[in-house]
Amino acid sequence: MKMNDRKKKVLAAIIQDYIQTAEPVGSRTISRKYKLGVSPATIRNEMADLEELGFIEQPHTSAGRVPSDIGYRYYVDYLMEPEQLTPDQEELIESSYKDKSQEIGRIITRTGQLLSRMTNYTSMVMAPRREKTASIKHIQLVHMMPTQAMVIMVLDTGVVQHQLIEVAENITQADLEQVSKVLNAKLSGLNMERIKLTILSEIYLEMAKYRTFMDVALELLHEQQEAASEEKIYLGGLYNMLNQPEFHNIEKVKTLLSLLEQEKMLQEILLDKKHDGISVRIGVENNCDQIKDCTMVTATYQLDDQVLGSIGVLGPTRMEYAKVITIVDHMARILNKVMDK
Amino acid sequence: MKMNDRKKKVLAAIIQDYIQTAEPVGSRTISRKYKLGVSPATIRNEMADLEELGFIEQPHTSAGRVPSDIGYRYYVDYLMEPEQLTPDQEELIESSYKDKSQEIGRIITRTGQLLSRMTNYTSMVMAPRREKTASIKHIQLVHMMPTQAMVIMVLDTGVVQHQLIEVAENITQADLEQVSKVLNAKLSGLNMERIKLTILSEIYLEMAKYRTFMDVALELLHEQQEAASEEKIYLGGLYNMLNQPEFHNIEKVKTLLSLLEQEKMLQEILLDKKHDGISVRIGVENNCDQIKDCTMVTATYQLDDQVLGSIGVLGPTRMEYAKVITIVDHMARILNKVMDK
DNA sequence: GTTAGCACTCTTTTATAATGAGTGCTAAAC
DNA sequence: GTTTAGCACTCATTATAAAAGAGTGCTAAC
Repeated sequence: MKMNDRKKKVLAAIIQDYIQTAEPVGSRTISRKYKLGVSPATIRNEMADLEELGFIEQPHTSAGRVPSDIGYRYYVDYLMEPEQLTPDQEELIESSYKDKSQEIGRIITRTGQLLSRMTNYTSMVMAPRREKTASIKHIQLVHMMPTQAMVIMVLDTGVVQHQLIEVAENITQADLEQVSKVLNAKLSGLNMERIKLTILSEIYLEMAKYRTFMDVALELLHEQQEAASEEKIYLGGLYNMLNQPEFHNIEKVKTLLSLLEQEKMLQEILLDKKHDGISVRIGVENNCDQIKDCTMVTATYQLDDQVLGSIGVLGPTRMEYAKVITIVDHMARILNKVMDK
Repeated sequence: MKMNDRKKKVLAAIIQDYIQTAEPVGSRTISRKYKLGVSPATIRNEMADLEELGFIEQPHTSAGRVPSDIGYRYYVDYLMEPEQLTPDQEELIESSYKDKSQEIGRIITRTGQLLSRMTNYTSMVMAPRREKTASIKHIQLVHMMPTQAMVIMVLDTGVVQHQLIEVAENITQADLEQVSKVLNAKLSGLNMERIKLTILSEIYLEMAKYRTFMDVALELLHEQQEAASEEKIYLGGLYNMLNQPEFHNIEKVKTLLSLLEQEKMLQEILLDKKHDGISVRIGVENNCDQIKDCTMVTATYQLDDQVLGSIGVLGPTRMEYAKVITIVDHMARILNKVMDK
């Protein structure tokens, strides 16, 4: 059996109607609301075919049809008409980034808020991950208390990391300045890999006096590096999800929440994609049981061809695909632009 | 009417039973499970009195009794027996802080996780707020790209703030080092208030050359200061709440979530307290409609008598008070200790 | 190929009765 | 005077049955 033009129209109608109403849609509704110029009986025949093709299914004998994951997939790939952002939306976005703090955390938060507000689904935004290729721009040691100092490390990506460390009691700020100077001279411009392998011994030689201290500092820098690879993920608009009829069932909400509270899982999901650019994973296409009746629309943002992180929207499979895809795509572009600065 | 000994015992029994079962508790249950040595009829009489006193109420004529907010209050104030931490719990806490990163963000996260895990309710932990009295320990400017530099500010509280700023194209790292040096000399040890008022002009004189640049930098520092007063709040264990029977109703979950997604509100609630130390706000005692059938147990943590922030647990009014209060109290003490270092 | 007509299926709604937990009151027992 | 057994009463919950409604699939006619 092949998809003819009318089948496509019927499938599109079913999906659009179901997206709107969340109710199984019957032949009569199609024939009345979507002027295909044929009677319910004809629609019924087409529906039977579409069901055989796996695009729609029946919850029970006497109910209308509901799109299957495969049906949505077909819709997204072939039927859906891309949507333009409305002027209102354009403006909302514009005003959200104009004249505001450029601090990375805030940009992430704001992006997440916008995503969930505009789509009415849950948004996930991953903060830029520092790759191992990130290199050190500046290192600074600051004396805090008799036995404590702070190591501050600025990376070329604009990320700033810091860590308190214990130091010997007799160390002064002047000492630390000295160490800072040496570290900067030796390390700045290098990435973590290189530091680990080649530079350490060199520093040791030159810095015999501070050797123990250096040990601690470097180890911590490394640990920090490790730790920071657990990217923070901003989650927003959970509330929106509860307004979706599919989540009126507490069990659903529970399985969803149990997932969203595990940041590690989220990361995997958010990064589980083959290509750059936009990705739509419908229902079981997510390799994750807990969201097997959700759709995730994700996109990556990058700097100089290096993927920094990704943003996404999570909603029921019954999602306003055209709208959401447009929005996610647009927001990812914006992040690209912002990162470029 | 006065509370005699038996009334107290009956009230305690009702509350304990209700906390366990979440079902209205009847006279027979009390008489059987809690060996008060009297018949159901007698209990009924006492219950009628307790109801008149406002400590318990009846959902409907033929149901058992349910504690009122006032009843819980009486229980917490007079009846409840404080609980000890179990060795298991002690150990769990111990191992969570031992040998782990001392970075402030992680401590906050970990504390939140512990709180929700141990109590099975939702936890809220506020990161230390920098008060206006926080003073500058160190300022560092780092050149990033042709027209950008990063301002890094270390406060004596251990907080590190940073911000990218635009600079003139001809400025070099050497210039920035110079500026850093001056800024450090002038500003370190001072708090924001003092800087604002008296020091600026002084700097201007000395730094004529970099004046425009300084303008930007200082303004941003100040903006940063403002912005940072929106404390981050760690929220955890939302999932736990859905296991509580009172949240099997989606509407309840919605009102709760709508609150929890507004960080500003959370801050107010978390800080709305008269005294230091532990605070228990039961039901309507929270000045917040959205959690009028929840109880919040909060405590502050401080450094040198200055309140840095607060931690809390949010659950249904039917909360395991003895346990939760012990845990919150203990965790606050731990944070105090950690901050002291 | 299309469609009107109709019997059939299965969920949802509505109505009605049965069950049961728990109370308040009264009068007797302690 | 306090306690308790006994009992009628209330009201939510559960069970049962019937009715309504939505939608289909099939057949036969157009």
